[in-house]
Amino acid sequence: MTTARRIGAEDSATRAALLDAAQALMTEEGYAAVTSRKVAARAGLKPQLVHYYFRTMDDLFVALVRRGADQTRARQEAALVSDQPLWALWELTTHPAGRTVITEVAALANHRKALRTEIAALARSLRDAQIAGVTPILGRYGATTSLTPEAFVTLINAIGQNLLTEEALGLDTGHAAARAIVEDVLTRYEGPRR
Amino acid sequence: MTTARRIGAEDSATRAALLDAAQALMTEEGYAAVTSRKVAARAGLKPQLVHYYFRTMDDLFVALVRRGADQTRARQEAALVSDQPLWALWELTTHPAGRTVITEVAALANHRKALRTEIAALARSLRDAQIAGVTPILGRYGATTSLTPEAFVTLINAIGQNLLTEEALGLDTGHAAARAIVEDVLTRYEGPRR
DNA sequence: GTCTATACTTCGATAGAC
DNA sequence: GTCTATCGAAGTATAGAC
Repeated sequence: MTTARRIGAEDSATRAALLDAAQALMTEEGYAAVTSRKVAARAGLKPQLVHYYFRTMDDLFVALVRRGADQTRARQEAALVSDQPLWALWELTTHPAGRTVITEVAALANHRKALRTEIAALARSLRDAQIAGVTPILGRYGATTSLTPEAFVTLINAIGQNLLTEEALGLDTGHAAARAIVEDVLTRYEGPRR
Repeated sequence: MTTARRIGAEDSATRAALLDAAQALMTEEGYAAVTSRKVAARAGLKPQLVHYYFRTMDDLFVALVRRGADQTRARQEAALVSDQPLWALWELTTHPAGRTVITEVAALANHRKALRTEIAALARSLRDAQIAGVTPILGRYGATTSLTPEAFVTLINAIGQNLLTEEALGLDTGHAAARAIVEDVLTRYEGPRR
């Protein structure tokens, strides 16, 4: 066992700097570029410090994802109490702080067991929070359609997320038309975006 | 320059075996696992053969993506001439042969310039073919809705693709409700799935 | 908390024999 | 077309001094 190994404090500024560096690398070059050497170099530190704060690279990835989920949760809550919450949610999905990061993390989760569980739990918790937040809002407009809160939140996220992924690739065929459909629905609920 | 380097024939069975191995690795362990050594080992060959058939690893990835696009194109054409083409397209999106591969390729394209261009062109061509195929079909039902062929194809793909990605993660909250919405639209056009 | 030093593994890629 | 041999670079991770 490796219980004897020391590990750095969670509130360390150095640790935060390493996470910042890892996030930047992931955005710019993908998860495969997030190596102990490159993360350290980017933060202006020695590679061994990465292993001091994160015993393994998987630990670093988990910390990265957790921090990202915390930020997303905060933005989500702000959107839900805003003037036009449905519009705000749509804009949040189509303007996430870490667009590339989400794609990379999804790919990573496909084959790193330790991450899969963690990421799935966080994603589920964010989704649940969205549904809970949207339910009373849609309720205000009456249950005139078959668009339940679950369906609304799931579809908004799926569409927004995928449009972004495609646009990152340089593919935007049909996007304007697809956005128009979504925004038409939003307008029907909350009126035009103010 | 490296013009002197020999390169294997495109119709070689060994080359195909290497691509098969690369595809399997990508599905099971992600793009980072697609290394010359692992690909060769999986195919029961020596690592140097990878470099004989593909000068660089990027060349291998390009070949892999091209082959995948060819397969997708064939399935797409079959769907479009089937009994219920809209339903068939939806099922194709939600049952792609290479689900994980698409996620991995999207992540890869985020940061490998040589691949980005190639992948974007292929994706655009597949999307264009879908729109061209769907246009006369939707036309048959009259232009009663604002759901243009561009919007239809883009939304179907975005939703199907994203539901799959989430399900791979183990996240299916709201999926049944979202699917119901889509399949309701399909039923309105083509009746219930036969 | 950060450093030096270091062990061991795996990577992409090439040269040249058969 | 496939092999042996081999390069240098980069990967994770640990021990132990300061």
